[in-house]
Amino acid sequence: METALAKPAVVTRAEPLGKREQTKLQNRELILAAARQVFAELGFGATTVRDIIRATPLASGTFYNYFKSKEEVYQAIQDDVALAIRPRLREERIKAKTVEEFISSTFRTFMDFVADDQVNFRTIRHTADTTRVRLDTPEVIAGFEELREDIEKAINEGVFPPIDADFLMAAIVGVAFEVGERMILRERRDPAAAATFATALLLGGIRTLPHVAHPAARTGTA
Amino acid sequence: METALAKPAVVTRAEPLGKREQTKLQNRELILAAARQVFAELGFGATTVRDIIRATPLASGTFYNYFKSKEEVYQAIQDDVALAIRPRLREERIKAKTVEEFISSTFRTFMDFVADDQVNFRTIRHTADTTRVRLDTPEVIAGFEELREDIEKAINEGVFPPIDADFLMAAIVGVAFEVGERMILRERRDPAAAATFATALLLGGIRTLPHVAHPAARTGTA
DNA sequence: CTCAGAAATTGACGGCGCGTCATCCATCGC
DNA sequence: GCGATGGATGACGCGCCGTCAATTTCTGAG
Repeated sequence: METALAKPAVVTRAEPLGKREQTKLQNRELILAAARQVFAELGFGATTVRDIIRATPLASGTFYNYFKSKEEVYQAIQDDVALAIRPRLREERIKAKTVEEFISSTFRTFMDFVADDQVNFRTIRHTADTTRVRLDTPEVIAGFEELREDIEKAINEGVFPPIDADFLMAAIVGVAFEVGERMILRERRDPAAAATFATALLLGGIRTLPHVAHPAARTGTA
Repeated sequence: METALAKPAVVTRAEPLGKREQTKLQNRELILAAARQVFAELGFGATTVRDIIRATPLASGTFYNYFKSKEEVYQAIQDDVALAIRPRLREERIKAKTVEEFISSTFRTFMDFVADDQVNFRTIRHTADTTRVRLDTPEVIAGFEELREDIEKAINEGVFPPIDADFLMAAIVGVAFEVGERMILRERRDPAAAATFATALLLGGIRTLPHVAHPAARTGTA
């Protein structure tokens, strides 16, 4: 708790932030840090807003100045993660000149990320004792859409054969998350091996996939 | 709801069930039916035990004679589904003589199931407005393990090349769920098309997948 | 420096969902 | 019939929920 924010250096210097703004920032971080802690310990389902508040020096009313519910806190945490990885993924995909580069860079980046982010990845999937949970927030879903757009673009540029971009996106997402999860469950975490597996699996398939009539596939738009 | 169990013949006649046992059965079904209804309407997260009780003619205490929590109710519902589909899947896979048969029958059965089960499949994934949820109960997870065992068996019998069974299982599961979800989101639900896509995607890949050193892959056992 | 107004924090409060348990009733075995 | 027993009932105490009037803290004008 008291270890909350180390940040003397955070603001480095030359920050014309009023005391008020500063406290607001700090309180928000206080809450997020407490929430990460509590979610990790109890799982999302079992956590109550009061649990988070208690892990904080703040009063209950203050919490509600920052977030409406535990869902909103969770979303803020996940969105941070999603916003951190999305640009990396996108960058890799954009410079991909071949299907192979596109797919393998996506999986490599994702698996590396999962491997050293486990905190977040495990924390929240590992909920109740026996039941597995996966929650996708809007920002994460936006990442999926971004992938689909990139696939469509790649198809239009002739990098990909004209296949069903929507389904392919879904398949990549499914493989990434499921294989990623198995990967971190093993004693020897090996993101490179997981990425290699996923890449090889999908690459071979994409080549033999039935081509769709019209490239710019209207698929999921509706 | 009332369609719960296909076998209407169950109670028909010649049932030496005491009044007591009969009411117990009926109450359990009452609760499960109410829960399906309420989960569909509010989503899992927003549903309270009281909501389920209110959708029932029973008193609150009675609920707790049957289930400990909404999680347990949910699990019972999901397990019914899992137990309905697992034997079908397993049967198909066991008679598969080739990789192609193995994979395609798995996806076909799964997609058909998803397409006309939507009730259950959508109901629970579609939770809060913006946030997507996926909950896997123990019975569902056991289905995953079963798939892995079947893959290992197929490898030992030479039907499959010696690849990483654990990862392949994860990949199949991921593709099945994600593509399945996209499929039911489309206006024209087409389970056959979804199954064909998934099959083609994985089949091509499996052929080119790097072979693992030792067939009986120790992979996930630990 | 002072002070009035704005902004943000506080914690007590009414409302409600939780799981329990003493009580009651319907069924069962005789 | 008649006690005994398994199960249904719903009121209860507890804790979490989100709110809001009172209070403290900060800001900027004079």
